[in-house]
Amino acid sequence: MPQTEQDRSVFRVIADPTRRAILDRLRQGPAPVNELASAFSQSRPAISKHLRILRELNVVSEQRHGRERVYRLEPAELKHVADWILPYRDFWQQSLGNLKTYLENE
Amino acid sequence: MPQTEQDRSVFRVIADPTRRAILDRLRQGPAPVNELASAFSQSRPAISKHLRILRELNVVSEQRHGRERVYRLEPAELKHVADWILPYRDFWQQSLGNLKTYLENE
DNA sequence: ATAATGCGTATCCATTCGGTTACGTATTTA
DNA sequence: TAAATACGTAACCGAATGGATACGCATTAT
Repeated sequence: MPQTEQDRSVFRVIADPTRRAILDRLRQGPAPVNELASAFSQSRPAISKHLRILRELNVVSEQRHGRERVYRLEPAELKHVADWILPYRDFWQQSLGNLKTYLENE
Repeated sequence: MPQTEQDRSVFRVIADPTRRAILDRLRQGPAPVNELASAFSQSRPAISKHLRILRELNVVSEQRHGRERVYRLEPAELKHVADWILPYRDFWQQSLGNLKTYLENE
């Protein structure tokens, strides 16, 4: 029981490529654990640990269906990443010579 | 030179809050190391290590001015983050829409 | 010439991370 | 009822992370 829960932000969550791949997969629709795990060479408990981290940061949700647990994308928290990256967008757009076409709003 | 050469992606780089704060500061313009370090309670060598990581991933560049080293934002690599997060944008907009619909039907 | 400044590097350390295997528990199937 | 399935958790491990202190090396100031 690791109750030394640190300030694990959503930035920390998406730092791991396996977790990003899980999220990418869930973008196509909910999936049970075995289906998610079958896409990786890691063990299933390793995927369970990743799913726990994703769950604890509310990036995914879990719904029990019999003995399966179906995971679903909950991307609201990812908005913090988009909000953070947004101001930098102007920098590389400026280098391309674009006008500041602001389509994004809060 | 002990190179801890892993697949350190830009996602890994922005996982640390200190590094994100450094980048946020550099968005206002280039700055020497001491000015960057003065904003944090950490030691200056700690900031130097963060700057090295940012440098090695080409998120910042260094220019020597006498005995100062001026760091500048090079945000091109950050575009990978924006590209990754972009498809999720539709999802949280849809989620908010679903919530609104749900509330209206109650 | 000597001291002070600016900054990187080396080394060390505690903690966290991401993986494994072993095992427990609930649910479905035979 | 017994076995198989789906999944989480516990315990453990090596490696990476992020911090500190000590030190070295240019460059500037005195």
